[in-house]
Amino acid sequence: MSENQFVSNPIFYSDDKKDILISKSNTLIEAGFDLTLAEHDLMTLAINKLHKQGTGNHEVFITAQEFAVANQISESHAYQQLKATANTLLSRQLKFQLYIDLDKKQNKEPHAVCVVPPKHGRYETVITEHNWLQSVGYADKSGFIYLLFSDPLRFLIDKTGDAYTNYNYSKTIDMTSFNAKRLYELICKWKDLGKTKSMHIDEWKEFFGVLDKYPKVFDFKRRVLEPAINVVNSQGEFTLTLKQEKVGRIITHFQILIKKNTIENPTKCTKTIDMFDKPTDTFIRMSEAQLDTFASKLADLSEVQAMANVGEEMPSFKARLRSMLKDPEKQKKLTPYLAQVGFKSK
DNA sequence: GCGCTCGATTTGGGGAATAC
DNA sequence: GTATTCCCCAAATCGAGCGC
Repeated sequence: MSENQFVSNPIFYSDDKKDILISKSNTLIEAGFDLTLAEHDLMTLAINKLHKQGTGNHEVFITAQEFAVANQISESHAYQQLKATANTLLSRQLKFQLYIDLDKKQNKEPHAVCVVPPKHGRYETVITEHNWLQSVGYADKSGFIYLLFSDPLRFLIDKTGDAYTNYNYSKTIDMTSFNAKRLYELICKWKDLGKTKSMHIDEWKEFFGVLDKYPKVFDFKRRVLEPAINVVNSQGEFTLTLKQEKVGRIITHFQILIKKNTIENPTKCTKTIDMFDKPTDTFIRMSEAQLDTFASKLADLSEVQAMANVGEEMPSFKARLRSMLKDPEKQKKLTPYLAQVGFKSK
């Protein structure tokens, strides 16, 4: 879309579109970065708009009017925020993990870099750091911001179809802290499992972009984790409980337990989808050989590895997955991942 | 849009209490 | 005695609204 085309038809978010369904790559959801609230809102809306435009390029125009409507703030404040954000966004960075498919790399095939682990399990992980944007501009006269995403961000946005999280943007507009919004996105990703994966304190700090802050664990907990949890709890959709793991007296890991408070409307709900989406209430009876095969394959899947207990060895984890697959109730937790490891139900 | 103001939130520091 | 947790306070920063 050219600037002239945009100016002639600028309104994307309007008062009659209350629901803004956001779809973000899980890699982006779990990436480490630190933005202001306005910057995070703007990037979220820009990614959403990019998907909706479907023009194939990676530039977005957002007017102050749209930003005001989407966030339910005054237009004058939206002008201020867009202008201020235009000055800071170019220097903002994010860090995320990618997977190198070793088979493709060895055979010099294209697309060796992916956002989810290859199913065959032969991959290397690499932590990458990038700028969010390649260029940004603010049009004072017309009151809109222009964003051109960097190549790595284009990659993440294009690869959203592999593993992604959906939620309704309108449910986050009352959240007044960046940390709360980020936590809400993470909770939307993990809500079907009823808990996040257990993460080391440094992983949590990285997630919130505060790795070099809060030398005291307690300060990180009280100033980042607990306030964010309180905001998400007060929003009403989830009840979150913080679980901490200690070695002796030292807190090493945090995990958040998630309880859904409402039955969601499937047309409006936030929803996490990894690779595929299937009903999970039908028990699949497997042969002994299938149990062995798929317990082993599931154990290699990063999303399933989040279910492992701290310090749990792989053989024990596989055995536990095998027994879960035999249990009609426990199998439901694994059903969403079975197709990912090649299981086809009859 | 700009400048100003106000309230809320975030952040850092210090010290007391507690656990080992 | 040392490390960690907890509480309190003040300063800095951010979000939002108002008048022009």
